[in-house]
Order: sequence, then C-alpha cells, then structure tokens
Amino acid sequence: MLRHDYPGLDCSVAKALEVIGERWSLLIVRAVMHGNRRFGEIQESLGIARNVLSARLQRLVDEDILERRAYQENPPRCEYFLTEKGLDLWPALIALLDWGERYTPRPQGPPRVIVHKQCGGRVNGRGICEACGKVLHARDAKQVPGPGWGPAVASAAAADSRG
Amino acid sequence: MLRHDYPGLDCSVAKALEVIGERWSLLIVRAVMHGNRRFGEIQESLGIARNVLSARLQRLVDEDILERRAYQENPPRCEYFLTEKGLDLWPALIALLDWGERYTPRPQGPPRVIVHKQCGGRVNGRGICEACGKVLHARDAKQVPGPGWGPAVASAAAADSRG
DNA sequence: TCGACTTGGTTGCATGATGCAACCTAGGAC
DNA sequence: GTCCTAGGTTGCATCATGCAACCAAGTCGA
Repeated sequence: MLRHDYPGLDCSVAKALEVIGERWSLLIVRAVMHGNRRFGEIQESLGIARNVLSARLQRLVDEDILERRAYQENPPRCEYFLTEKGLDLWPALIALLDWGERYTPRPQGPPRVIVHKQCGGRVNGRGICEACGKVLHARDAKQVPGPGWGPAVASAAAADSRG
Repeated sequence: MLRHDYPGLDCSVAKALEVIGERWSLLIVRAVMHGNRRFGEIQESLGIARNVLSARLQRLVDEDILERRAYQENPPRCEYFLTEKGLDLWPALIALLDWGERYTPRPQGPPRVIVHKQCGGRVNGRGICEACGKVLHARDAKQVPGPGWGPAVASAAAADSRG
C-alpha cells in the first residue's frame, strides 16, 4: 500500500481500515487471537516476511491493538497479546470468516469451527451462539477442529490449545 | 499491495481478504451499498485514482461481488450493483463501522447511523436491531443522518436517497 | 459545424511499500 | 569455539499505487 490512510473520507469504515486495512494486519490479529504470541510463531503461521511482520507488529502496538510483554530479560524476549481494542475486532473477523466460508467452501467443510465455550454451541457469522442464542464476545468463543480438519492446520491448533 | 493472495493459508479470513482485502475494495463495496452506482459517483465519493477504481471494479465484477449493468447504449454507460455475494458483506462492514466508531469517535457523534427500515430502531455492530431484536440483512437497513451530520457527508447522502 | 462538455475509462511515469535473503545481537548448548 | 535459537534490522529488486494526461463517443449550445 502506498499510503495506508484514506484522507477526506468521513466514514468509520475508512477509519477502521486505516488502522487494520493494511495487508497482513488483520491476519496477524487473527493469529494472535488463536494463541500465536511470539514473533516466530506468528511468522511461521502466516508465512509473512520478517521485516513486514516487524513493521506491522510495531504499528499494531502503536495503535493499542496489541500489547507487547517481556517474558524474559536476557536475552530480551517478548510476547504479543490482544488489548480490549484488539479483542473487539472479533465480530469483524467472525463476519469475514463466515463470508469467506460461504463463498469459498472446501469440499470437506471448514477446517475449524467456532463454538461457544460455555454451552458448546456453534457460533454464527454474527457472533451469536446458535444453541443458546447469546450474543458473544471474543472471550466467550473458541475454535475446535471442523469437518475439513487436516495436517495443514495442526500447528495453528497447537498454538490455539495453549491460548 | 504486491500480491493480493495469501498462499498456503488455510483460513477463510485469508480467503475473504484475498478477494476484498485490497486497498479500496471494501470502501467501493460500501460506496455502492450507499447508492453510488456510476464510475464517476464512486470516484468522487472516495477520491480514488481512476485507474485504480477501474481495476478494482473489474476485479469485483470478476469475483461476482458487483454486477455491471448498462443503462444506456450510445454511448455505452453502465452502473454497478451489488450481487447477493456483495450484499452479504454487510455484516462485516457493519462490524468494522462499529469498531471504527468506538475507537475513533468524533466530538459530535457519528455522521450517519444505521437504522432498521421496518421499525426505525438503531442497528448495532452485529447487525441486530436494538429496538425489535431482529437479526438484519443488508436490505433491512438504511442510513440516516446522525448527530455528527455535516456538509462533508451530504453528497453521499444524496446518492443514498436515490438508492 | 465547431467547439465545449460529460461519462467512462486507459496509458505513462514517478514513487514507495512489499518480500526475499542476508546479516546482527545476545544468550545457551555441546 | 562453534552451532543453535529468538527476535529482529538492512539492502535491494519488484511491482502496485496515484497523479495527470489522453482517448472515445455521444450531447449541447450557438
């Protein structure tokens, strides 16, 4: 992207896209949401160039979407966590996920499905539990293997189980 | 964006972003959703470069998100309409709008608010009417001027009233 | 009939973000 | 002393973006 802002557009969609509309940004948020916290984990799970990942993480921290926490001093090592602002992107991610699944379906079905932690019901594209009808937030939901589960998604799942 | 795909990512969010994750794409969808149908209208409402708009419209038509319809033969003139696939992006747009409004608020409040056509209730970030509780779709909602209404949004509103 | 205007683009070119690979730093393991 | 790991940074080639100019084909006004 040449510029990542949309000057002159008085629209909150544009404002949102100025922050998370850059290539990779939303996928990084999703990777962290799935439990990938370290630079190497995120890099490997996405296959993103290291310099670009570095720049995006910096931007996401600056925008208060991610929080950087040291887990070790010597040598300095850190992990990335979602802030409340970052967690609030969950409905948008769920909506995109739903749209993506609807229009680029796989023969075996989705590799992962989102379920309500409390009741185990399937979560729909609006972030609503289909079993109990509750409107959920990021912390209320988790991913579990779906019908299209395969080895390609195993590493993400391993990270997920740690989260 | 150098490439608009995310090779090797077995994730529907990535699949969705391959299609509508390019810079401007989602804003073009939003502009059409608001009633801007012609090349010049969309170009003016977004301030996008004409060649980029041309390329994006082509891509969105190829992806079956927009439909191109001639409204005049000589000279050939056409308008762009959302397909069902395009209309189904509404929940994602609403979620991004909600997030953008929450975290980049304006002093006077949002310039436009989304309301339920049938009952006039305010639509929340999940695309649910706060008054009657119904889960809505693109056709059930419309935009009306909000507290932060100003001259900058008047042209979009004029287009909107035609839709 | 001539020029100006409108709509919907396409083309040429400069800029600069992206991605790959190589390198760096600082500790741990063998 | 050498290799390995984690978390980056740097150099450079490539390619998307944005601006402006141009094109095409009709309409309008005098």
